[in-house]
Amino acid sequence: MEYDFRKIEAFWRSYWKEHQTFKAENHSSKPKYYVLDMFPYPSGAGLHVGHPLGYIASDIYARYKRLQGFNVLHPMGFDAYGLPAEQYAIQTGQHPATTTRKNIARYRQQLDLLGFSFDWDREVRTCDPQYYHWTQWVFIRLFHSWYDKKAGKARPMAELEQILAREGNSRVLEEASCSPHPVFKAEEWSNYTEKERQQVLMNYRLAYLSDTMVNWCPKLGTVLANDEVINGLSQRGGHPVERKLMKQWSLRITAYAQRLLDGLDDLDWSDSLKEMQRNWIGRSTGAELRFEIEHGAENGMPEGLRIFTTRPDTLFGVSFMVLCPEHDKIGKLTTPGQKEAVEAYVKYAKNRTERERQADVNKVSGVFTGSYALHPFTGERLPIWISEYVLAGYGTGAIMAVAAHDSRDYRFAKHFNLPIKQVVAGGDIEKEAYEAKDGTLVNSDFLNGLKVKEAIGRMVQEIEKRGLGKAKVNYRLRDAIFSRQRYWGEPFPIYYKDGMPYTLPDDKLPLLLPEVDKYLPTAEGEPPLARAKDWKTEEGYPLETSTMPGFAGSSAYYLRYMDPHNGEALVSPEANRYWKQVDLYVGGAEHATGHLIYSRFWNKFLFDLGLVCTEEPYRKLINQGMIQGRSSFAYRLNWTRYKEYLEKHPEGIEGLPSEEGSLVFVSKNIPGREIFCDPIHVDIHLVDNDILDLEAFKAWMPDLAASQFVLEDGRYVCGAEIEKMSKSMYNVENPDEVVEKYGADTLRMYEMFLGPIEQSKPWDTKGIEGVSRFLKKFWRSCFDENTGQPALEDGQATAAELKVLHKTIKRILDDTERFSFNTAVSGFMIALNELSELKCRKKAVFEPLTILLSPYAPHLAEEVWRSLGHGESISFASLPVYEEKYTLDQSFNYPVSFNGKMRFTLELPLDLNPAQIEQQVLASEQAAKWLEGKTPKKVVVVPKRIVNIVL
RNA sequence: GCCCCGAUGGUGGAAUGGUAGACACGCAGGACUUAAAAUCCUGUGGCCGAUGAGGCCGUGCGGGUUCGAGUCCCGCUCGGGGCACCA
Repeated sequence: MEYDFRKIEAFWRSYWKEHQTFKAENHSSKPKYYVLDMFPYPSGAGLHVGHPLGYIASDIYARYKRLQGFNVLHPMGFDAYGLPAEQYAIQTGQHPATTTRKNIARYRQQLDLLGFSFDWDREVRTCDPQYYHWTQWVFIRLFHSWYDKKAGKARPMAELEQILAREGNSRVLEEASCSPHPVFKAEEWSNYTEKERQQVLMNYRLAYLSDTMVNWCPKLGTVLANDEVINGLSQRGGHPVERKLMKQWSLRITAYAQRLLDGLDDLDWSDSLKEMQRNWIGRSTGAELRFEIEHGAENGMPEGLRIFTTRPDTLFGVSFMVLCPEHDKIGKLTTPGQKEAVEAYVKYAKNRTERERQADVNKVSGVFTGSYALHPFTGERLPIWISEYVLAGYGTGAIMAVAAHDSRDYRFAKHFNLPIKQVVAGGDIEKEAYEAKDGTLVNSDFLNGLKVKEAIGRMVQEIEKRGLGKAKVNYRLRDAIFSRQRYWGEPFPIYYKDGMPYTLPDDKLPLLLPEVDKYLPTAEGEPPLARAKDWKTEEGYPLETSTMPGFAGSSAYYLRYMDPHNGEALVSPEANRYWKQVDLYVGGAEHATGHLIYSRFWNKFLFDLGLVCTEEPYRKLINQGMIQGRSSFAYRLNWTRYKEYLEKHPEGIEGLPSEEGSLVFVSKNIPGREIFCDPIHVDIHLVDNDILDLEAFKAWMPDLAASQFVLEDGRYVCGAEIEKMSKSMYNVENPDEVVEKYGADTLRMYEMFLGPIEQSKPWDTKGIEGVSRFLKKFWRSCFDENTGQPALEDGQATAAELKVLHKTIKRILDDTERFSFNTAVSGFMIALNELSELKCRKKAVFEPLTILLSPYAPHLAEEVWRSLGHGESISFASLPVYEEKYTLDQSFNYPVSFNGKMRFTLELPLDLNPAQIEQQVLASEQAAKWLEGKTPKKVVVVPKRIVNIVL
C-alpha cells in the first residue's frame, strides 16, 4: 500500500463540507481575522495554475490563524459581470447569465479540488440581484452626496441645497469639490426652476452626469475608464480607443485624492504598490495665476488667461503661452488672420486617436493664435500658441512656457523659433533645457540670487500679494467614468424626468437587469438596455440605459462577505464592527490603479456616511506574482524567404528540402532554421521535454495533417519561451491535471515551493516530483506500508529528535508569519530527512509536525491526525510551542580584538552567554600569546559580535 | 525620460552584516529487480592537484564602508514592472 491521495483527499473534502468546518461566525469570543482573496472573473477557459497561487497562500495563512485560535473569515465569490461573457453572448446568442453560471460551476469545482478552507455560505456573485441591490444602493448615496473640502468629508445634498438657498454658491465654489460653473446669489437660486436647480446640483454630486472627454472604444461600443486603457488600446481585447465628448456618469474620486494619498502611509502594502498609487494620484504643488490678454476687454476676455505652474520661480523666463486644442477661449483669442490655420489645427488634433498621440509624443506641432498675453510683472508681450502637448484634462488646459527650463517648452521654442530666456543658472541652454530644481535665479528682478526653492516661495507670496493668483495643488487623478454602453452590468437606479436624472426610491431596489432580444446597440446607437421592453418606471419615466462598469461590483464586496444574507443593509453595523476591515488581502498587482483605488475611495465614502467603521478597507496586502507559461514553438519553413536564398545559392542548406513543399517544420537546431523559419505556437500538451509528438501534432488541427518534418537525431526539437499564460499561446497548464496525477496537497506545496510568493515565475512541473516524494515519505513515516494501518510509535522523544522538532517549529512558524512559504516547505523536507536519519517514527514528534503541516497539506495532515485517534478536525487543535533549549547547537567564529585591533577568531558554540564567552576567549591559547601574562583591563563581549579586549 | 524591483551553480531558489549555494530538480554512479517502475545510498559551483590530502577563485561590472559584504553606500551594465507631453 502507499499514499493514496485520491482516497484521502476525497474523504476530507466531503468531511469538511459535511461538518461545515470552515464556517465563520459573526459572534465569537475569539479574536477575529479576515483573510480575503481577490475574487476571480469566471472566464470560459477555467482556472489555470496561476490562479491558485494567491489562493493557496491565503489559505495557508487562514488555516494558520485558525490554529492560533482566531475566528477566521475566509470567503470567496465571483466577479461575474464583464465583457467576455457579453462578447460571447453577441456571437452565440447565449444569455451571459447562462455562460456565467456555467463558468462559475466549473470554477467552483476546480477550487473545491484544492482543499481551500473557504466559507462557501458567504459566497457572493456581483450579478446576483441580492448583491447588486447594494451596489445600486451605494450609487444612490453617491448621487445624493457632495464633498465638503473644509469638513474633509462627504455630506448630504440636502445640506448643500440649504446652503445655496441661504447664500448662493460663491463660498461653496471654493469649499466644495465641484465642476466649474457660474457664480450665483441666493435670490437667483430661489428663482431657478426645478430643472435649473438640478443642473446646478449636478456639478456637486459625487456621482454625476456630464459631458466629458471620454475614452471611447468603437469596437466594444462603450466608454472605458483610464485604467482600462493601456497605450491607447483597450485592456480587454486590445482594441483602439478614441477621445470623444459624451454625456457620461462619473464618480468624483478626485475629491478624495488627498485622502487616498495620505491613507497609503499607514497601510502594510508593498512599497512598489504604494508608489504606483502615488504616481497614479500624481500630486503636484505650484501656483495658479492669471495673465492679462492684450486688448482683453475688447476681445471679451477681461478676466485674462488662467494657468497652472509648478515652477512659479521661473516666471521671469516666460517667453510664450500655450493652450490645449480643446481650450474654450480659442475662439476669442484667434485673430482673423490666423483663423484658418487655427481651425485646421484644432480639427487635426481632434481627429487623432489616443494611440496616435501617444505614438509620436516627440513630434512638435502647433499654431499661433495671433493674440498676446501680457507678463504680469514686466508687461512684456507673450504670443499665445495652441499645441496638443498641452493637455485639456490637467490644470487649466493652458500653460506659461518657460523654454529654458522645461524640455517640452524648449522643443517647441526651438521648432517655432521662439525666444529662450534663462532664469536659473546651470546647464547648457544652447543644447537642452535646464530642468533641475537647483541653482540660483538670474535675470529675475527681485528673485535674483535666490535658490530655486526659496524663489518658489517668494514668488507665490508675491503672486498672492498682487492678487494674480494663489498657491495650488493639482492631481493627475481623473474622475472615474462610471457608465458603460453594455448589457452585462448593473443597471443604474436612475430615471429621467424633464431631461434630468433622478434616483429610484430604495424600496424599488434592486432594479433588475431586463431581458433583451439582442446584446447589441440599437439602430439609433442606444445601449442594449434600450431594447428592453417597458424600460421605464411605473409612472412612465424612462430608465437609464447604460450599465455600471466592472469595478462597481468589486468596490465593496469585502463588506458584503461580513453579512452576505442581510436583506436590510449592505452590512449590519454589528457585523461591520466585529470584522472591521480585511486583515490580509491577497491578489495581483495589476489592480493597483483600478480596483484597489476605487475600492479605497468607495470605502472612504461609506466611512464618511458612518456606514463602515474603518477608513481603509485592506490593512495588509500581498501581491502574488504571476505564474507564467512556458510556450513551445515549432518552426515553419518560410518558402518565400528560402526560395530567394535558393536562387542565389542553388546548393541550398544541408538538411533543408530543395523541392518546394507546402508545410514543412524544421527542428530547432537545424542550420538555417533561425533565418528561414517562422516560430508557431504549439500546444504544450503535444510536447514532452521539448520533443514534439509528431502524430499528435498532425492530429491537432486539420491544416497540419499534411505536415512534413525536418528532424535532428530522428526527433523534432521544439523551442521554448516564457510568456504570460494564455489560451492563445497554447501554454495553459490546468490544475486539475496536476491534482489528478499528484494530488491537491502536492500541488499546494509545490506552488509554494516554486519561489517567493510575490515573484513572478514560470510554471514548470519538473520539480514537482520532489514535493510528491516528500508527501509520500511523510505518509510512510506515519502509516505501515504493508497494511496501511497507523504506525507511529509511543514513547518519549530523544534529545536529538526534540532538537529537530523544535528547530522545525521555530522555522515553520517564522516563515509562515512572514509569508515565506517556499522556505517553510523546505523546512518540512529538512525535518523529515533528519528524522528519517534518526529512524524516528515517534508520535511525540510527528503529532506536532502534523499540526504544523496542516495549513500546507491539509488533507494528509488530517488523515494522520485522525489516525492518532483524534475525533475532531485538526483545525481546532492548537499550534505546538517552540522551546529554545532544544535548538541551539551551532557554533560561531568570534573575532577577538585587542585594543580595538582584530587579532584572531575563535570558534565557539552559539549557546554560550557573554560570561562564558569571555571565559573561553581568555582561556584560549591565542589569547595567552597576546596577553603575555598581563591581565586585561576590560573585556567587552557582545554575542555574535567582536570580543574586545582592552589591555 | 521618470519611478520601483531584481541579477547567486546546469535549473528553481536558500542565506537577522558572520562557514555562500540550504532544500528541491536535473545529472552521474551504485543497491534492490529477469527487467522496468517505485524505493534507498553516494557524488555534484569552477579551477589546480592524482579520482587523495590540500589549495586557489567564486553571488552581473567598478569602487567604498567594515575585523568581516550576496547582504550596507556610491557609480555603471543588463533584465522585469509601473508611469509617461501631468506644466
